[in-house]
Amino acid sequence: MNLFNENNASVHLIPSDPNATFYILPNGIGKDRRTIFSNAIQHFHLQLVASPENARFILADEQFDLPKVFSILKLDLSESEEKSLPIVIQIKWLTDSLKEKNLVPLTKDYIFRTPLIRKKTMPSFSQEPVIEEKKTIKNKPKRRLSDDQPQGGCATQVKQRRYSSDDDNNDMMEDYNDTVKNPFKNGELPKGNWMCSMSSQTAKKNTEINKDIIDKLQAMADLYNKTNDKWRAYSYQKAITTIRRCTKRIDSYEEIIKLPGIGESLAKKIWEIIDTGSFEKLEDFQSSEYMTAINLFGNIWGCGPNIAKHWYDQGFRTLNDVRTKAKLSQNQTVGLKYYDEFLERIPRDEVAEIEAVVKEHALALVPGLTIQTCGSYRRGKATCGDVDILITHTDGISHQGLLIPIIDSLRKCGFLTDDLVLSDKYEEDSGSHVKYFGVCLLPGENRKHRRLDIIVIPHNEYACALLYFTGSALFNRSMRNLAHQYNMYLSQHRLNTGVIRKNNSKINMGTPLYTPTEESIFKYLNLPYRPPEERDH
DNA sequence: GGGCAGCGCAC
DNA sequence: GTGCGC
DNA sequence: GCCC
Repeated sequence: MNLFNENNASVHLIPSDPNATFYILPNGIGKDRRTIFSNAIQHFHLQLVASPENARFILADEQFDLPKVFSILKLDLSESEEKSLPIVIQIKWLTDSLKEKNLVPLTKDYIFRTPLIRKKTMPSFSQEPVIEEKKTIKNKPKRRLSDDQPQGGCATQVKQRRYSSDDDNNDMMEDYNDTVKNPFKNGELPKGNWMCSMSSQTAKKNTEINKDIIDKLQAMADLYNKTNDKWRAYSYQKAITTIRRCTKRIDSYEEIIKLPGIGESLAKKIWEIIDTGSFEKLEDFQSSEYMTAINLFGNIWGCGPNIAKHWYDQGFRTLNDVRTKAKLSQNQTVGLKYYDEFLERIPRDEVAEIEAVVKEHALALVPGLTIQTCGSYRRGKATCGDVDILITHTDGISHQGLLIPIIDSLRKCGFLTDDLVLSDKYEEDSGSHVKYFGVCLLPGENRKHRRLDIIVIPHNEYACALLYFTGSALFNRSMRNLAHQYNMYLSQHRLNTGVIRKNNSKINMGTPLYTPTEESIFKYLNLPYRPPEERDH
């Protein structure tokens, strides 16, 4: 169907019409303006696409004329068929709509004049760098994921499930696979051990089989995390998730060393645990006065490896030393005050109670808010470390200025007992993203103080925020890393495509992709969708 | 030998 | 700028 | 710590 007919005085766009795909021609438009326009597109519920290839509409700066735009797009006017050509619109249409706070009619005035040349073939984008990458990578010999799996009995195998077309009930979704220039074939990911492509469910069932190994490695990872050795801890953590996926008891060095993410050093340590039943390095750590103190101090919220070491160097060894002698920040004071309570896990039911309180107060202020508890609660865990509550509003506006009133309301009734972080500043890079970290206490007897995070976000960031705050942390890191491989950029705010990095800094931040749902993000990354329960790595 | 994310806040 | 937690 |  043709949305646009030249004889029409104006085009009335149906905001959610899947054909209403827009591409913003970046030329001549600065980064900040581009971000504003991208957000506007999403605010008006139009579909932003990452490349001009499938866009019905191209939004371009008024400084250009049509031939110039087509030349930038490497489109040959004279050889293109009329119906395959995108309609080029002045960016003014969008700014006017923003002024009116509503989509203004797409009159002829906004449309770049169509030259009176006959058009024939489909546009060619062969000059696009992203596609070049596609070719390059396609020609590289690649190992399938399954080749990375051990030959032995460790069932780390991942069947790369492919989206079947019936996954896509929503028309809006259909273009996702096309709009993103994914350089990899269906069901194939870059080489590596992509945790985010796997379900954590198999691991859940096998916790007993290699429990001794996992527990000892976890203890080491926890200790390394409290030193300045976070990367070593990272490796331990990844090794643990790999071993969790093993469906059989590991009993040979050969099968250990084959496991992805486990090298010689870790393999030796794992073998030591299997062979001797003990782990000397861990025992050394656990009997070390230094590590004992570091571990003790590091459990104070707001005290990390460096502060802990500093306190140790000052001769402190116990919490009482810290309480009486150390110079404590505000956060550390609160952290120390609730030292034992913060170390306890929160039963699911209680998280639900806390959520209910926050919901009640927030909805009393603004009805219709979307309120979702994330974190391990959303992943279905029986107990949680803290409570992460994400708040937004589908209208894209009502979330603004919401955090402070919510906090005030919760404070007034005594639900919030202490504050850790409260930021209600407008953040340049993140829209009006605001967050509260604090401590809450449910009414009644025998209640415990719990860590509560409340995050208020604009609706166009909802899916990315949902994904981010649902975790797990390891899952997020894996997914970010995968995005990186695709020259994309995934954050709690957005998924950008066409990111250009040089020497590990971003030369070009790329363009935000339209991410209405978590599913859309998985699709962009060529990943099978994983519901929250399967992200519990 | 470098990357493993990068942010805003407290200090 | 450093340290910290997300 | 592992991977490239």
